[in-house]
Amino acid sequence: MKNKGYVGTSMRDIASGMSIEAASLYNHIKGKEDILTDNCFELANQFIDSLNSILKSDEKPLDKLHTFISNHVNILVGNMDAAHVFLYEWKHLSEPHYSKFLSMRDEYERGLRKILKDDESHNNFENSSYKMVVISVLSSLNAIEQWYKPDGEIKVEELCNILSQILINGIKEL
Amino acid sequence: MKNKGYVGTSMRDIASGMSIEAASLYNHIKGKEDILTDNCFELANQFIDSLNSILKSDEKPLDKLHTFISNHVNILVGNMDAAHVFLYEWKHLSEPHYSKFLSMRDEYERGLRKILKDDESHNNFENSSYKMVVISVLSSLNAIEQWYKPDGEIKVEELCNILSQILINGIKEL
DNA sequence: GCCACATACTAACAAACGTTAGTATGTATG
DNA sequence: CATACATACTAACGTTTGTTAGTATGTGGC
Repeated sequence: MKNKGYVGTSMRDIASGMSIEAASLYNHIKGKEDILTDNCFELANQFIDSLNSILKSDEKPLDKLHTFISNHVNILVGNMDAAHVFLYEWKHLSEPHYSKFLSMRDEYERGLRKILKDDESHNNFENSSYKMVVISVLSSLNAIEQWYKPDGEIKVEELCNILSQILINGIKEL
Repeated sequence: MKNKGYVGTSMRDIASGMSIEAASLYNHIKGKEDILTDNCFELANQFIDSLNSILKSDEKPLDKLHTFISNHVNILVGNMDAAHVFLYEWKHLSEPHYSKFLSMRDEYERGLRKILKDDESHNNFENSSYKMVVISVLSSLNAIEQWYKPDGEIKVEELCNILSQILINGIKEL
């Protein structure tokens, strides 16, 4: 599913990966979209849970931002295959899942926006800029899925630290 | 093609969008993959051309970085539909296009890396960090395709300025 | 006026798709 | 031992897929 996408991955492909026949899948799921739906909301719930625990914590705003980045990275790295489907295949969800997914994504983005606004150590962007900041940060984090190898040299903590630095302090020397 | 993806968009869909029959498409192209290939390399060439003109210019390093960001944004915004296919559907290219595309992407990333390294006004990252910086910058820029409305309030210059600020100076107040 | 060419059409093809029906098999519960 | 259940199988279904063959139509060059 990660390589050929949701539409390009047939039930026979999926079944073959499990060494069974396609028809046998229907003893476990109602249809193909169940797989997509389960995958997408499994991760969406993890992200929303992370957000809520940060919002209700009593960390300082800047620390909340660091925790947000760290949690986000860890969820991605801990679910590399599912992450790809979550990030790029959710568009194939049908209603009501599609709308539900979008509203959860909105909630997550609003959460990050609130965390950013509460932190007074950074520039006060204009309202329209906050949208770009939020999306830029999330895009950079989500890009991890495209290149990170969990078995490679770079450890997850390292990943969080460097990404925090890039995103918060920018590229420029302090 | 933007909404349903390369695999999910049938030749009949494409033909219908042009108010002709699917079979008529074959008077213009050899097969479905031609459409994908043309789309992907049309944009890839624009990006590489932009890169080369920056590399051979005599701008100062930091100015080159600004030009890079500006060019990248303008290519994306000037080809919003094609950009989506370029960014997310190239994985369905078959050989030798697939390898060619990947090598052009590598070239582009190496170019940005060189521009970054030549600029001494920023932190000297470790080698492994440069990869993250390059990908983070490109991911943030490419995210434009997901939310930017060319007819909306935000003008392209504004977009370039804010993204430059976010990416170069970071979120933190100077 | 005629010929070549570009480009549209209808009809059909084999292959692959998601899914269903009907059936066999092993395992756990009474 | 018998019954129920979970889960696997084979076979087949109606659709949709990309593509080809054969044909009609209009346009520009001789």
